Amino acid sequence: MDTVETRELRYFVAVAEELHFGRAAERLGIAQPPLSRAIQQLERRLGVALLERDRRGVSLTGAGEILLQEGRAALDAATAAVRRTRRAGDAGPRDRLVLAVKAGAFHELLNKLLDAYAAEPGAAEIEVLPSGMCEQDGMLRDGRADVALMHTPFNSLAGFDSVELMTEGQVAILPARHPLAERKVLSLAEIADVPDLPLARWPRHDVYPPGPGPEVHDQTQLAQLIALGRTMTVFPESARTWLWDEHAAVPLSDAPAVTTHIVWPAHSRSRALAGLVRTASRL
Amino acid sequence: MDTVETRELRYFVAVAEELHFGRAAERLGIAQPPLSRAIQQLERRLGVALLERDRRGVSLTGAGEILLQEGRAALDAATAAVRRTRRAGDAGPRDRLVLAVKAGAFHELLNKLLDAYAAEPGAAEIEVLPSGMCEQDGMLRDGRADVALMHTPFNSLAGFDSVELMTEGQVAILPARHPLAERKVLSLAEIADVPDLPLARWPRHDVYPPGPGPEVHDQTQLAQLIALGRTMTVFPESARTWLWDEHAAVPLSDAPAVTTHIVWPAHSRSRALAGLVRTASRL
DNA sequence: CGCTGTGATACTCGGGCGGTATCACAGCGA
DNA sequence: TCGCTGTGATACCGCCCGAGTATCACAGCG
Repeated sequence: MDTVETRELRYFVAVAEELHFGRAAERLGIAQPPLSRAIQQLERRLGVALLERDRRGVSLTGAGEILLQEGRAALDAATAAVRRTRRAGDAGPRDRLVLAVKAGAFHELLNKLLDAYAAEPGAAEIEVLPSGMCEQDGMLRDGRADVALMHTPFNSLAGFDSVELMTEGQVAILPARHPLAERKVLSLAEIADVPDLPLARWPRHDVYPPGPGPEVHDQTQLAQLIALGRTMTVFPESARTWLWDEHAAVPLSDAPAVTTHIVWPAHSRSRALAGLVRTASRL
Repeated sequence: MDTVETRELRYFVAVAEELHFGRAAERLGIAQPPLSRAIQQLERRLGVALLERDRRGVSLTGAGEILLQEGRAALDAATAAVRRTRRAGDAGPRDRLVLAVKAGAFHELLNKLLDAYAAEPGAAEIEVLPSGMCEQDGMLRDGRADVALMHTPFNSLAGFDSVELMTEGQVAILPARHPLAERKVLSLAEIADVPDLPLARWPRHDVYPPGPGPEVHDQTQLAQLIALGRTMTVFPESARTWLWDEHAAVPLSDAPAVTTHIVWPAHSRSRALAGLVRTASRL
């Protein structure tokens, strides 16, 4: 008997995240007592203490930490199974693939890819799913997407298969009227601490890094703030395609190069996916 | 409601593998009727047909194929969660890591690694788990192991993180009395079709490739058959350490190089694992 | 036309999951 | 010191769902 029901995992993960039985129960839509019992039962079945309950609060044991990590992965795998199965069934005769793309990025590459792939015989239907800045990995893991375009070093490719598509330098994007916009080239050091142009901050997994710059969560927001002269940012060169008149792009001499990959779950074996990857790697 | 219980996945996978409700039910230790109902219910909940039942047999639909694949991955993830949690709890104060190793391979590398790691301050206890020839990936996936040593191109690193440890050439291992054993070097073409020394065949995922050679499933068996002059095989150079007097190793001029990696599940974040990997990559 | 083997259906039963009410206990302020 | 509050655990109960048995419906086959 070395398995768990996903219900038990959902319950445990909720408690482990909230560190509070009452709130966890509310989040799960059940009452607190059954939740307490379910966790006790799980601990008995595993033969391991998962939670440290001293009055005034709950904390995770070492084993609990592991189960939180592994349980999340297992829950993602289960919901991925459901989503991908539904997709395969609904699709009708033609296959369908969901491609997760950082919203607003990859314009030209994406256009070329979609055009080239659509021309292939027996091509599947591609649904483009715009995602937040760093969420493509989660989308692949829980089945919202089948394949993604990702930028390293921003995204981690850990746990996926991938093929490299292109590499490009990075540019600083700043207000056209700002003095720095006149420069032919800049270094990271030069833009790190400009008092009137603090770097914009993106959320990573829903948490913003610390810093003085404004918090932005999509590209339009960012474009506007730059146009208003309030902030600046660093982007791959291909971002030039969406710049406004009020924007200027200045090459960075020492920023790390950004590589674009096409990425998919390693166990995936569909014909449609293989075709898309083949097309992409020929671009 | 986009999730499934692992029970449902177990049931479906059993049916999908057996393609027969009766046998699947027997394998699951339940009666056939509840199994039929469970599958129907699952199909209703997913809103998708998974099985094609025409009298005289069952076959998978496209969606069923996907669910088989994804379901297996999810089940592996769930049992991995249980195994690793139990391990973390049983361990007591000291961490424990299970290292999967191809039985009989990696002798020197493994010794060096274990010695070096044991010398580290705060080192975890390492349990070495001998595995079959190509099963390390499964062991990592379902939690029987936490980390593994693997040979490319024999194993696929798909879905894992890894660090390269060493690269070596390959040698043909044959009976010392055989004429070919006198040669200083051989090519793959020369050993492919030696009538009296057909290449031994290893099972890959429990299925043997076709061919004239004997089927072997462990190294001792193989060593014996070679010593008896019945077969030959191709191995990384480091295999020389376990050769018998009756064996001869002849370098291969054109065999692909073999690289040894240390490999672990991408989501794993334990301190003990990080230490082991650091030690390994410094060797 | 029975016989065999398949999966589906009908019905019953029991365990488990979830609900409500309550307890036990620690912290805390009047 | 004594409630009061907030925590998780316990007691008890009802009901649904999962599992079992018996049976059906149907296709292939001698």
